[in-house]
Amino acid sequence: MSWTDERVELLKKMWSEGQSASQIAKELGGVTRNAVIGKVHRLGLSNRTGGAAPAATPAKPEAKAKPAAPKRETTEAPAAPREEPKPEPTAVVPAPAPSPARKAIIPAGQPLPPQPSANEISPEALAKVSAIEKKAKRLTLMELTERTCKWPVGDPATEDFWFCGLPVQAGKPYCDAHVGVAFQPMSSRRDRKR
DNA sequence: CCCTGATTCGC
DNA sequence: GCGAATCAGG
Repeated sequence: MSWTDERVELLKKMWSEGQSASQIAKELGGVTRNAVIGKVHRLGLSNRTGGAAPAATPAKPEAKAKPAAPKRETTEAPAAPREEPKPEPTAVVPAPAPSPARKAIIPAGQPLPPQPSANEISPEALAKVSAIEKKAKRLTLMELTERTCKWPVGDPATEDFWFCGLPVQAGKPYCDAHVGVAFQPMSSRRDRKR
């Protein structure tokens, strides 16, 4: 595969959107994340400008295998024009004003994935869940990957919210225990006289 | 272990 | 210019 205008364009777009190199590579197809990163650098857009600047990689002047690099520290030439840090264009967290008097009126921005409160799920399964919740990795939304359990725990409007994060069961979005409560067999889902 | 981006260097 | 290999880190 080669870097056609279209592919480069998509690359730029996704990169500026904050997509990871591997995601971009996956989307493009026919390239590895290394290829994407290499291209990104060649394009000179290593720094994700245009949005928030997490500054994950500030600078690594470290030279490990540099053959000959005449460096002159005394030259303070580049006055890097820092972009005015825009405060998160897309805020995911509503930032609730903690009012001790009232609570729970926080508008939950995101629809909650299946939270089968106290359904008629196998008691064992439930026990299993509450058991593993103690061992959960308590990941944040950003830390979720394709193989981390995406089971949400707690109230998104409070500090007490996190994702299970345990290794998922092959293919499933949840870990073993959460798969147990997430996917109920038709049979046991009989309509209880509601 | 999973993942991330950064860098080097032969092609 | 390209990207695999490697590095450095979370």
